[in-house]
Amino acid sequence: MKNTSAKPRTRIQEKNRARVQEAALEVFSQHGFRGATLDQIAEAAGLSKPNLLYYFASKEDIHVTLLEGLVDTWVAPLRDLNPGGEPQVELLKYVQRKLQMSRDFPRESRLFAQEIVQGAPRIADGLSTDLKALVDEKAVVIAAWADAGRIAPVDPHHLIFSIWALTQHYADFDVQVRAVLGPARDPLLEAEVFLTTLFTRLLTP
Amino acid sequence: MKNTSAKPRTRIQEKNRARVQEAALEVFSQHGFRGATLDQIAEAAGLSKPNLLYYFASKEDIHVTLLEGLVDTWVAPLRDLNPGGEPQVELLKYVQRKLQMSRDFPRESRLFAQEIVQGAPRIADGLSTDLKALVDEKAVVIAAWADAGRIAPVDPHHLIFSIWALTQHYADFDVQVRAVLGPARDPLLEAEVFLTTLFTRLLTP
DNA sequence: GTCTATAACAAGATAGAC
DNA sequence: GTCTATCTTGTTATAGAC
Repeated sequence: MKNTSAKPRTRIQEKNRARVQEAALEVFSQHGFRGATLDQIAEAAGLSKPNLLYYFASKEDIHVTLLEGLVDTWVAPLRDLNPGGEPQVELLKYVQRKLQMSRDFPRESRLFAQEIVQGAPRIADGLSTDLKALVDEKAVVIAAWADAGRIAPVDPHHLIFSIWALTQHYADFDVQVRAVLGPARDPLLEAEVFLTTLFTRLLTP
Repeated sequence: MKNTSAKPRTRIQEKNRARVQEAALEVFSQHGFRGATLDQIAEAAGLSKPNLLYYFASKEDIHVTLLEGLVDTWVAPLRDLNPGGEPQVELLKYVQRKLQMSRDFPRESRLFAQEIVQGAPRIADGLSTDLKALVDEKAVVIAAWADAGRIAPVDPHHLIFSIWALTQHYADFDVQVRAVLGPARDPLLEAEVFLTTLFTRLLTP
């Protein structure tokens, strides 16, 4: 019997499923869902195509599994925003962690970006429930900081959007950034300096 | 004989080619190049599939024509940045125009976004030549403004990236922004206020 | 569990009548 | 210029041997 996403598995099965997901991440992030082929994924995973479909029911199944497994990792930095911490430190730490993810996990970023740009057909529900709940919760914290005069007044939701936009840009639009900067410059390193300046000036009361 | 991109055409041909491009923009921006099908484009254009291929040599041809036709429009706001103007006014005007494009041309923005995210296979050359030249030129202007103390010191290239990232985010990630804000709020309207605040605080010496 | 072979289908493109 | 019908290829998925 084929494994579906909620069934128990052996260690070997988990290992092979992990190999497939690693390969699929590479291919999906580069070509999108439709642009990717099972041949490419199988090749990258070092498996035959039918063997690949022994571990996942379908191409769609691989894609959904990837997306679901990533969501938690992706929002972890925001979840860790500490209401009891020093506001500017907490927010700048959030920016740094998010930028670090653009550096360490650009493929994951691009996978998400393409899903969202295309209307999030597979994760739209999670956006308006789980993600909205988390952002709303943290927005309350940020609003309280602003009301207390500990940071400059700012719309909390759009502040969070701006952190997403600015940090993910360096992963999602990496080709463009590098083309414009030229080969001698290090985009991610410079971004760290620039974004620290930007958010410091934005948030300092 | 089939028309290729550089041949003269009648008024009717131009009109039908325009209809195809409008339809293709709709479909490509939503599903990406590979995700889009000629059937969908033909349907949206109100033409039969072979008729569509009478006006364009191939699916690729439609896509390339779309992208090429858009590039100039897309960089026009940056090109119009006036070195002789008041620095903060010029830069805030640039932000507003770019945000306006996210409001008026979200499909164009998403088409570009997907092309870049996938590594810009069809426009990579233009990025490192034309676009780089334009950005470098404007970066000199911005650097001079900063050196003269007319705006706060800031890396010009990353300033421009931040304007792209922040404004295009509201078009490209529209689904996510709306899901998080909920139905009662107007993302683009709020963005105008937020981004004005952000760039004012960033640029004021 | 893994493979070769192949079924089944979708999609880009063309032929040829009108 | 536009259509119906069709060719051809690429791609997902399965059958069945080992």
